[in-house]
Amino acid sequence: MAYEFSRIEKKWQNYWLENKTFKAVTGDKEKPKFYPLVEFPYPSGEGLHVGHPRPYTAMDIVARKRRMQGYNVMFPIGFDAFGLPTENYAIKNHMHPRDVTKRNIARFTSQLQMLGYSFDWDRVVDTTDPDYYKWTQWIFLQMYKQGLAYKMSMPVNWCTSCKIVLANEEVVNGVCERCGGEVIKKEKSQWMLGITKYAQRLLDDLDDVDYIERVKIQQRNWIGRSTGAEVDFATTAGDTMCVFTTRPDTLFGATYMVMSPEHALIEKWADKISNMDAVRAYQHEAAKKSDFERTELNKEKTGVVIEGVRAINPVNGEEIPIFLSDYVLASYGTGAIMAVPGHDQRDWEFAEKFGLPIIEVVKGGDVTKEAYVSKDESAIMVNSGFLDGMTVKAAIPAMIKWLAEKGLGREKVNFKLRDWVFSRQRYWGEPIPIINCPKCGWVPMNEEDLPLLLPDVKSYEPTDTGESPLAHMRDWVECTCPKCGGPAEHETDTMPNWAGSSWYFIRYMDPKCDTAVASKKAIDYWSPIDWYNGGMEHTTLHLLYSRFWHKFLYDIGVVPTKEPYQKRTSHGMILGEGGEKMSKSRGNVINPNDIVEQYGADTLRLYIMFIGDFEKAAPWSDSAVKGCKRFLDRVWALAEKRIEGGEGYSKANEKAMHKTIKKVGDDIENMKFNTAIAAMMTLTNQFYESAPSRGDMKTFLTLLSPFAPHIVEELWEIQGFDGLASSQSWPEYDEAKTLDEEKEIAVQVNGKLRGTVVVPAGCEDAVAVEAALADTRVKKFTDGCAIVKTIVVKDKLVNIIVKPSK
RNA sequence: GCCGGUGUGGCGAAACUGGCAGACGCACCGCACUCAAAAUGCGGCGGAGUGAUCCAUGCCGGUUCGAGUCCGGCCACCGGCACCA
Repeated sequence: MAYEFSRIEKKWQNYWLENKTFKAVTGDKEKPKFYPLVEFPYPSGEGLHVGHPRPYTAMDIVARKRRMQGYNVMFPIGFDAFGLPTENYAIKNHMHPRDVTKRNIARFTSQLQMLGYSFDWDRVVDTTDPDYYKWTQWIFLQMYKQGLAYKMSMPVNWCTSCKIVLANEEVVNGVCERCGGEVIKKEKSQWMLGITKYAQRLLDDLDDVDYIERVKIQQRNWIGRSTGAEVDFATTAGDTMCVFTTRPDTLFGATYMVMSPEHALIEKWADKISNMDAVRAYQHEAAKKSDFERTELNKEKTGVVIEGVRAINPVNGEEIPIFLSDYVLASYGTGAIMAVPGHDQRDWEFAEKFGLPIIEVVKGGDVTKEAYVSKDESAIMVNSGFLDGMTVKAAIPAMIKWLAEKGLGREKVNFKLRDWVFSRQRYWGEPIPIINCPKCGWVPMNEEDLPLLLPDVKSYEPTDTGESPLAHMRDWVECTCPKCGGPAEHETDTMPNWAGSSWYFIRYMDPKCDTAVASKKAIDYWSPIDWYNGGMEHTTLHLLYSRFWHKFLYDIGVVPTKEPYQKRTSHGMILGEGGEKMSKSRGNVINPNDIVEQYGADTLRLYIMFIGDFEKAAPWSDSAVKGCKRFLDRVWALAEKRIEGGEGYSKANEKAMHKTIKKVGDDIENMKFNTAIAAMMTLTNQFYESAPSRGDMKTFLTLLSPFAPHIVEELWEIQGFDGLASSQSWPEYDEAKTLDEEKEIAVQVNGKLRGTVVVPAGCEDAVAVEAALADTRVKKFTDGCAIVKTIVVKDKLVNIIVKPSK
């Protein structure tokens, strides 16, 4: 008989909520603490997606199991609710974003509760709550005071469709990550956060945390450390031109220089440059290009030579031309390069096009055909004066030493990571708590005046000029300067949606605290997060940003650990039925509500975990869901009537019980949920052969409870076991009892499987060989042959090597 | 181009450290129950062959008594980065 999942699930969800079964208590010294974390959702208008239950169920299983193992577990949830989609929806439907958010959060809450997660609902955090964003603003102020937040005019990524400035991280393939709109460069004054000051530490401290390797590699690549030297080139204009190179050894091969079109020296040299018209025209062309066009590969190199100013190669005193080209980026290194066409393919192509000399300085290739770019450190230097005959490996430090002695250069480390563009010209974000005073300049607000609340405005429409809608609210904008008391104005930019999510995990520790981000006591008790699971797509955004904020908070003494997360794991995406990404346009989106209604939350939980390897993408299958429902029906059928008898294991099932306890426990810790479920299915199938005793059933239900908590609580009650299933101790197994007394081992002859024999476990090799040779099927292959050798793998296999004897 | 990852039945997938490839589930087939169907239970289920046996983990080669697993060389797909000096 199928069970009434709707009634049962509602019953237990209400019970857990009313009794606060999963409430976490700060400061429990009796138990070890365990703080698992999932990425809090953005409460979109579409509601919960089937993608959400995968990581949430996984960590819920871990949390429930650890709780049963005696840990003091805090498993929190919240909402990352600032952001563009809500604002756009509000504009379209003439609602206040706050009301849209409130409604969406209510919907998400009921959907999450419908899935039976063991969250501590008293710790819910909402990033748009003034009591929360007060502290987001507070952290920003601390960063400002430490010089980490600064305003700077710079070319920014401007989405022509959203009318908003984007962080580099939000530009994907030259288009806006959100809307796919065209992104162009625009000069704007922006608030920036100095994440690059933390680049080295963000890199180094990866060694001390337990992240899956893919995440570490991706972060390292994103930070992009490279070592080399800065070299000062004198110019005929008098100014020095500083460049960064990873190959100072090739300096003798530098035959020209290239500056990015935005380079500051161009303006300085304006009266010395004789072809200024051509230079201006090129600058104009470059600015007009979108990021997409500019970074497109395989296009021909363009550029213009600067006439009137030349650079001097410090190693040989030769005058070399300076070009302007957009293949040199303003934002990396010094915005200018020394070009070594013999050993850099881009420089080579440029030199070919403009007829510039190409000099070989490292032996090994044919620079008349292409640049020789090998990283072979044992290659020999040529045409390089005092470096001639040295290996590349020796030449690099030799050149750096030479430069340093002459004061012409120095060793230098560079990062690809850029500072974080932190301003958004939109309404639905945290106001930046800085005041612009005509007398005093930028002045931070007083901490006592936080939070700086978002005002109610009539229109949230972004402006074409790129100003925030807040700029129209004159009575909000106008204020007094905290420093001089004169008339001043609030900053009208808001923070990006990454702000609130950069520290939410600290707020969970003490969500109602009104004197600090969280009380010291709570932070000291719960830090660090023991296990954070989330999507790979957040590796270079949220994960990096939040590590940066956490390190800053560590530096100012707010948190006790250098790193926020001890362990990071990642889940694969849930794809549509055909293996394609789920999307509204494909019409293959699965709504978790439908599944819960049709099969129940326990079935959904079980299926989403059984679907395949947790780390890999997996396609949804409607029919496979039924298999999990069938499993629960079979469990129900076994236990819907009270089993009588003692609490011990039955003889027939004892071994299987111990094996399953071991398997399920190990698999949960290793996130192998699919095989844990398979093991429980196998045990259930066995119960259909050998009826479970009361003790068998009790342990089985305990194992199943993290996966399918509702049905288990109900059956637990039916069986009349004490307390809640969720509050039981996790079962122990006896290693000795998981071992078989007899083993069926494989018998190979010359490496080919020819049969199996049963032998006592751990028996002597000779016994196994004897048994193998006695097997009739094996005999067929060994008869009339000489046995050359036997190989025995204990409890696994015997391989008999024979040779036909004459 | 660079950095990751993946490739196993009709499908989702298992396989510890090199040791019986395909656990568990879906789909399918058969049987029982049923007037019948569904549901449920029991059994079968990589391919070829009557059979003994042979062939099978993307492709080619190697190491080994033995390779899905290790090594070398390819191919395909997915994800990330991409003129980073």
